[in-house]
Amino acid sequence: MSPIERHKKEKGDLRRIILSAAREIFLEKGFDQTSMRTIAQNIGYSATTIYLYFKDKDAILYALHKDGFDILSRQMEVLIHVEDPFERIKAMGRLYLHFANEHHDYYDLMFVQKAPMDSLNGEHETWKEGQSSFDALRFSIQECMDKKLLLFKDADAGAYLVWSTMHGMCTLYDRGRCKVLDEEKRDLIVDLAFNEFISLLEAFRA
Amino acid sequence: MSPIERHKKEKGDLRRIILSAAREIFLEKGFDQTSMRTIAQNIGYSATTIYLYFKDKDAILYALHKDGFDILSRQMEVLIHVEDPFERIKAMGRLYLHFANEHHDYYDLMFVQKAPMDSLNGEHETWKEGQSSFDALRFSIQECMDKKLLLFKDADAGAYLVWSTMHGMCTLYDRGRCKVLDEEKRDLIVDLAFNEFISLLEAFRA
DNA sequence: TTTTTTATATTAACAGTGTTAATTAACTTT
DNA sequence: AAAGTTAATTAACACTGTTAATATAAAAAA
Repeated sequence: MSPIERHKKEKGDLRRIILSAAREIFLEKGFDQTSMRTIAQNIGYSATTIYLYFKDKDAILYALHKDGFDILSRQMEVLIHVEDPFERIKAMGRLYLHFANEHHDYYDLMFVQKAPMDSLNGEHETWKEGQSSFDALRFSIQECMDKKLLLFKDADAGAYLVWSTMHGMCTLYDRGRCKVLDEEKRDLIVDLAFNEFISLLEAFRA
Repeated sequence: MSPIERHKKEKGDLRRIILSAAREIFLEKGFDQTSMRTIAQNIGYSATTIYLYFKDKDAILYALHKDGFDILSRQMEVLIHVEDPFERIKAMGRLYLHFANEHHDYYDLMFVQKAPMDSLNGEHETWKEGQSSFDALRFSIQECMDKKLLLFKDADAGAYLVWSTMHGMCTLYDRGRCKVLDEEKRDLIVDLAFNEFISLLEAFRA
């Protein structure tokens, strides 16, 4: 299919075409190896055309990072049916770890890379994708606090703490810092540590 | 001072000269903005000369990441005088957070960036800098376990958990994910969350 | 229908990146 | 003095994100 045919056929929403191509390459070759030129070549356009639809590369990354949140949110949604807030938090944690392990390029964009965040640095811009995820966590933390299942003093701090722990486990592992552990222990350390964390939380009640 | 004079004067250990120049620029302009050419220009050599002393850029980053561990280790050393292992862990945690905040470019190299790790991927190469830091943490964790101050089942998992929590707090903050919090709370969230974590650990004893 | 305007896409170019190969300059050894 | 060795250099490759100027197509106005 020649570029011209392509244009005719899929005209109308080049922005989306760029995004889906970017996503495809991004997921296959990783974030660093995805250049503007490779994206452009893949959809039969020149590299500079992309700049008519996105301010810069960061803007694409920001748009893609939303995809990650879509996946994560959809997975998290089903957990509202878990009535016990503590069990819900446990499930959220496990799901978070699983997501990070499954979609670790998206995870990188969502929670590690600076680039997507820079794209919303219009001072008053808020990070609504991350916000709603965090709010969901904080809500469950607050519910645990109300029911004396967790003795946090501050719901924000508690939620941030739980999030940090999950995030830390994911990233230390992903960035190869597990080298400090015996080789046979490395692959299950996240599970082991998660279980220890749950034990820790379970001991933190009135 | 002309390049020639410079050569005469500091001859003998160009490797070290490269490193100290790299460190200087690195700490000033950050890791991403430090290119081979800027390092070279700074010491009056051509960029390719660096490749006579370092395999590639990652090798420089690996060498620099050691500096970070030197600083951190030296600071941690004094804590062996804290006799109560639980208090020692608390102090280690605080110090870790402080270090990450103070030297956050080094921290990036030590615990976030993939580059330095890739440089020791000669299969059987071990990460001795990180190892000894982790061992120190695990030792104190084990001591707490022995004294029933912490009910972890596995010292490695416990140490990894504590480390992860600290690391997670640092990196989420550093990478701008604090945007989910009220503006006035953002700057003290690490302290708040750390205190919650200590409370959590304190409740985890026999 | 022809001309003008507008939107879209392209080429050329800039200023950079890490890195390799070939080459020159300097110092040792024979 | 000639040959060999080491150290540093220049030139070049194949990239990167991005901007300005240019061409092409479609739509609107004449």
